[in-house]
Amino acid sequence: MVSTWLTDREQLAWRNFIGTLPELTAAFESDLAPHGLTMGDYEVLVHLSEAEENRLRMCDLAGSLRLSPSGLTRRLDGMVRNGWVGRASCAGDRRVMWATLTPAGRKKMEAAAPDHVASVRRHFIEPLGADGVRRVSELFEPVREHLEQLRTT
Amino acid sequence: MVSTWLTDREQLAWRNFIGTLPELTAAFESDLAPHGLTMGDYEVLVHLSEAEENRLRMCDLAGSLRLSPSGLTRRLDGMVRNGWVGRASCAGDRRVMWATLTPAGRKKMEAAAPDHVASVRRHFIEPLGADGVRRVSELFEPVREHLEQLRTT
DNA sequence: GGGAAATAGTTGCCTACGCAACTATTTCTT
DNA sequence: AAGAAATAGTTGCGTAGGCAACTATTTCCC
Repeated sequence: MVSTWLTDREQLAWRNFIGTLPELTAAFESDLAPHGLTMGDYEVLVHLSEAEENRLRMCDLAGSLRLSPSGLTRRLDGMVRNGWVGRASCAGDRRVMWATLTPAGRKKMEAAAPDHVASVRRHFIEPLGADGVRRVSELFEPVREHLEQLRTT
Repeated sequence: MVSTWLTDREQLAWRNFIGTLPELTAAFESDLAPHGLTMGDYEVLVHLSEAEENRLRMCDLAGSLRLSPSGLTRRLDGMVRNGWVGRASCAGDRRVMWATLTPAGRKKMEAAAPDHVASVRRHFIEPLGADGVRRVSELFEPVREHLEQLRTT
């Protein structure tokens, strides 16, 4: 009957894992809030800032953020209103829209980044310890691989 | 400048970790969907089924599910409509409402549980391996402790 | 080269959930 | 015992994001 329920140890691992992320993200949200940014906004800024020419096609950005096309459209709406990103149509392919990082957006991100990194350190890296950090990568590799495989099947 | 950014190793751990949960929960949602349940519904059923007399005060249930009071009210609305849970006022304290597990709710849960457990096994426990399971518990203990401390401060 | 299929993006509609405001009740203070 | 403060729950309103439908464009295939 091994498949009918989980052992205590398995259950503990499972609950520890699913319980951690929501609280962790809540902590990050609240550390970013003073900058007027949500995690979602911040991720957009980071992706754009790392991209070639500071711009990405909507569909590529949506893919990296694991957001639906409509979800991204709407997330950008707000950021465009705030002047952090711009939209530009693409000469080569008139279906696509570039999401571009504006100077104001870059500034926003640069102002928030150190705080955010400190937040990741404080809430995640430090409690884990150096050993833990190494292990997390190892541990979730196979889980992600498995999920990746599912998604592309 | 150690505080300004993360090392590659740290970044990898971080990205692996935050990237895993959303996909994992998506997998669970889709495994529960054939039963007509969401993860949220399922969690309610599990908590009620484990509770004394199969019932819980709204506020206690909201606390365990880390849901706001209004969020819980609304989640239950749907489940009451489906006949899986009931509401009953409490004789001893007339402010409180009991959320109760109905026989239909218990049946639903019992039907879904084996599939859900199999899902957790397939997507999480097995890719991790026995060693990994042990380590996950150890690893996230300090992180959770730290967050717990934050929340109660 | 022209129609079929694929791709990019937006919009309408829906669900989920948080916050603030409100009511009802209980507990605490003196 | 009376008023103040705390607690439990619901409702109105706002935001986030998914799916389906739609338009516009490009690519594929014959």
